[in-house]
Amino acid sequence: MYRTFGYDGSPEACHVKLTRDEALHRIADVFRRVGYEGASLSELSRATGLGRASLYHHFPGGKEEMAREVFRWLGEVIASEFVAPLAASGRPRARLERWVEGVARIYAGGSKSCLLGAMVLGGGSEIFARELAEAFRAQLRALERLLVEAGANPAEARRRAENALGRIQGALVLGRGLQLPRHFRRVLAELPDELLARIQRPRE
Amino acid sequence: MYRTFGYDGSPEACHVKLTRDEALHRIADVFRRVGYEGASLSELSRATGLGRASLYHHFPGGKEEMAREVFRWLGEVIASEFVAPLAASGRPRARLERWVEGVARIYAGGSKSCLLGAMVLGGGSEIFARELAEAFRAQLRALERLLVEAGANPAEARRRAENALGRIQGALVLGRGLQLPRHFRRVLAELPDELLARIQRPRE
DNA sequence: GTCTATATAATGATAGAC
DNA sequence: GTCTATCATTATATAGAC
Repeated sequence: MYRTFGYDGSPEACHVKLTRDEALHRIADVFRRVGYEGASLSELSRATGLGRASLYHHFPGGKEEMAREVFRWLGEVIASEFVAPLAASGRPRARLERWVEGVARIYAGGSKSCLLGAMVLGGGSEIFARELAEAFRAQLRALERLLVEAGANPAEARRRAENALGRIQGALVLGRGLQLPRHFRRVLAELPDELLARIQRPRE
Repeated sequence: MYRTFGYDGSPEACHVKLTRDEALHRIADVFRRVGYEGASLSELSRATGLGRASLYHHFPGGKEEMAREVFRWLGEVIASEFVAPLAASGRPRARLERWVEGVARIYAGGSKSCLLGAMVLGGGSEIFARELAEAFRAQLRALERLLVEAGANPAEARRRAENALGRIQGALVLGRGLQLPRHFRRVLAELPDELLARIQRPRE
């Protein structure tokens, strides 16, 4: 996978290798910015540096296949960046704090909106209903397990896990709508306390 | 403003009057469903029953002008459906409950996503940054005032008001992503308690 | 105030040269 | 593996008849 720079005519710098993951990352970034419907092949071409025809070489199914590959890649990101810290060993609070750090890093402190949210509200929710639901559920399960481990009953754990994911999504929307990134940072900082309030085992 | 029905040839039923507000309501519905980028003139034409050329007659500025008019209309909806119940007379809790009922009605119990959220995440956040921020701020101000009246200090009122709007946005995204409308209903039902917890004046 | 017709551009997608 | 060239389709936008 190569990326062509039109502004550089020198033979050795004319092409730069681009791994599939890097390309997918750039494609995901476009979907995140403008939603599935709003993403045009021209924009995806510009973002990757690959011509439209080259994109079809790598993703014969066009935009829909690109989005599916993005969801596959996103599944790995969620597993390694969100689920793994929650499922790690250590005290629940410490794991939640590491999770929150990852969330802040992935969303660039609130300045990047969520790919899932953009797909939900940007026209992809009919086509990718299954993928979207599974991406949210993977995070829900990990949060639920941690909260049960911290002493919550299953129903309360589920309730709090849903609330936490909803708060993150809402903070990204509201923070971007108000153009106040600090809103997202505040919500995130308060999440561990909120999730563990009045359910921690006395012995911990 | 007339709407033409292609399936009815009888002269008297051929045209049905469509007020500007009804047309704007249908246009807003398209933006809400697919975002600003995702909304095409053809779809807006279908939704209103007006030909593309007729849409340009009423909105010479095209899609952008339609969106601006939608924001103007939305400002009135926010004022009458969200701000007015919060600013009415009566006990804070009763006003919050009427507000929550209005929110549930407007979003059809969670099955309709928020126009503001769709514009934020659907590609319109650069063009309509000012309109989006003001729409959120109008609701924030009304919530803040009620909470101060209920005994909260200004900083805490602001914090809780932001949280409430964020929770609504997040619940709409998450509920739609998970395809679980009950999530939105639960969050909404818990909002009044959450907003007033530990700040109500003893004498009330 | 709506319609048909049209102009122009951008879209998704494919074929074939290199 | 990328490119240019091309296709049909759809998009935004306008002109003018009724």
